[in-house]
Amino acid sequence: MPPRDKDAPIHQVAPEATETGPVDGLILEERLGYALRRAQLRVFKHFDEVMREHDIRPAQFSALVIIEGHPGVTQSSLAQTLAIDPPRVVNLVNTLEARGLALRVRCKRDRRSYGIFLTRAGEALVVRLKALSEQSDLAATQALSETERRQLLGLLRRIYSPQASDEPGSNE
Amino acid sequence: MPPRDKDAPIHQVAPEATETGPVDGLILEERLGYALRRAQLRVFKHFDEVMREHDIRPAQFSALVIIEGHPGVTQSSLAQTLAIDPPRVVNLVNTLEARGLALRVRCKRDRRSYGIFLTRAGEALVVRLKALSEQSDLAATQALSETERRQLLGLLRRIYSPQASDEPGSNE
DNA sequence: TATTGTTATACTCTATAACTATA
DNA sequence: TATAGTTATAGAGTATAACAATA
Repeated sequence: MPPRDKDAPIHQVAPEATETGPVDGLILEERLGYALRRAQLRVFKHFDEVMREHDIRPAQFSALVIIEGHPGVTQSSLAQTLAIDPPRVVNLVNTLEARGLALRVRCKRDRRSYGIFLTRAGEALVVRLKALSEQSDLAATQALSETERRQLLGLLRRIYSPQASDEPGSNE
Repeated sequence: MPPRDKDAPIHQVAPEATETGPVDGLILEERLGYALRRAQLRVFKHFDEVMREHDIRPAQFSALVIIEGHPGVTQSSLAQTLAIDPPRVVNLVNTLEARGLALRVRCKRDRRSYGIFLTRAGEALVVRLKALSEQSDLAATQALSETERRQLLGLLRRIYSPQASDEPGSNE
């Protein structure tokens, strides 16, 4: 396409490279989405490092914890809880089942659905993973005090579930 | 590998589906990574809605704001600032250039690199986008007061740039 | 007819290696 | 040889439509 009139550069500044190293993003750092993404990348990096030896991804960890807390949970229930789509749950459970960590049991009442259970290996692993993930959280938030960490969790929770923000035990 | 002994299900609970609706993830909600991801999804959803009419993605917005604040910034500098890889910057700038929002100017001193500048159209758009993104942030954090919002930004900043957490002008 | 799970597909995001042109 | 940018490619993650079995 031919260049248009509006494509002309702004010559208030000499048309020359001015910055060769990292620059500041002060205006950007006032944006919540930017700050959330950067913080999440940092926390997930720690998580990945800690989970590498077990080859566990964030979604797999979440699924294992949910299944542990709710033995016999159905796939559609998992999908709703993890806020992911049914096809992803299929793949997720396939992986866990192939690795001998979880298994599907046909539901007798409603033979369309399965109950998902942890195997003994899955039970043992999730205990270890929970400890590791706690470690990873602490490592990623070394700069924060325990009070600030809980403050942060509370604020985040009020963003992603605005209506359920007054949970018991969260006023310290 | 052949199925192992540990693959056997745990029969402390009847092997039957138990949960058909969404379940709670209380243990999960204590995890920072989980809370960050859920909050980010929520905030990005608002961002997408607000930016849809301009067809602007988060990374494009960030790039436009950085270029506006640093006319003539190089691509490698952009990559460092946005914490993304050089190949992504190429694609990013290609898109912005194709849409007539930014353009590359060959650097005379070092003819390997470009300075990136906004066009007049880009200048006009970024002003509008900054206002929209502020709107979107407010909509996504209706549950928070202005004080809490700034508190959250401060905590997030201390996670993703732990050493630069004592910036000027952040004590109000 | 509606729902659970599944398959297939595609599109975005992200990371890596290898190339070019300059230095 | 080192660096800035580019190309090609592949792997995740995510979303949608369409299908099978069951209700």
